[in-house]
Amino acid sequence: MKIAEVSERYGISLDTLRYYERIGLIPPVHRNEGGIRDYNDLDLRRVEFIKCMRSAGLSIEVLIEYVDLVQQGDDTIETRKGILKEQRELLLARMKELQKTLDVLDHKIDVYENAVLKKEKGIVQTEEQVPEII
Amino acid sequence: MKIAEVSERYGISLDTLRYYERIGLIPPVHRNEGGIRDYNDLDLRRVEFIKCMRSAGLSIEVLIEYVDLVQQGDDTIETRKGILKEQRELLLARMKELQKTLDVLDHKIDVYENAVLKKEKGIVQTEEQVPEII
DNA sequence: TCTTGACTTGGAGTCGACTCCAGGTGGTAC
DNA sequence: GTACCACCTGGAGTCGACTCCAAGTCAAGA
Repeated sequence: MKIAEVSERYGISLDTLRYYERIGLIPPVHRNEGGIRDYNDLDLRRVEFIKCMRSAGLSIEVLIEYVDLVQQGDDTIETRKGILKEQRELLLARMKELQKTLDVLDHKIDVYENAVLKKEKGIVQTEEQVPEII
Repeated sequence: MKIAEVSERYGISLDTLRYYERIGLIPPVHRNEGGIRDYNDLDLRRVEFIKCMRSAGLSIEVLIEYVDLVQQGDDTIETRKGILKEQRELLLARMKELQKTLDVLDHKIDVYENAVLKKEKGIVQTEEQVPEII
């Protein structure tokens, strides 16, 4: 599969795909005789994995480290597992923050709904009565 | 409350606090006679709100827009509500992505645990048998 | 044969979000 | 009164992650 199709399939720009390979985030992709990238199954799985991890905010730095370890073979399995576990914890923490923010947003939206309702009914509210609105 | 204490309390650097004010992400903070920032209650609530929103990845651009609308008064309540609802949807989408990545990480960690177990028992595995390991 | 279009490379540019710096002020402790 | 410290400002620098560009190669179609 050529780069344009990969780009299309995963929603990653051509430049980004090449950039990822250049910096070692994706190991060298299989090429045809003409030197044109021809992604095979493994290449595609790598792209998909990286896309997934990046979408959750894992840093390129840590992903390069992980990919490097994979290339080094089975001796690095313990280290890799450690990295994944560490990133899992970070991810959980991030999810908690998002949840907290979601709660705040929900509350604020709720306050706004009420504010609009009362305004329609002609009820005047002061900042004192709507202290949530910042 | 002076800037150093605010920085300490919310874990935001002095530079970032001043930067936020400079770009209008936080409205001008109350100052004492000497021109020194002296955060009052409302200022603090604004800082906390921004910190919360930023921690979930809301862009500075959209937050500035929101803060501006707040400064303009009650006529902008509908618009503000719209922004919050939009950001809420984005947040939900982001949370789903994080959850998906968490699932993938959990699965991979599980595969690694098994790989380690089998290695300890001396069972040899080929890439074919552990296709998840990228 | 010539053009078109998809690909290649190395390197430079951009963008969001800070972060740092130099030079200056003002208040307190010795 | 001077040393120190926390603060101030405008502007420049940095960092992560792309994104764009120029110049070149190659294969297919008019």
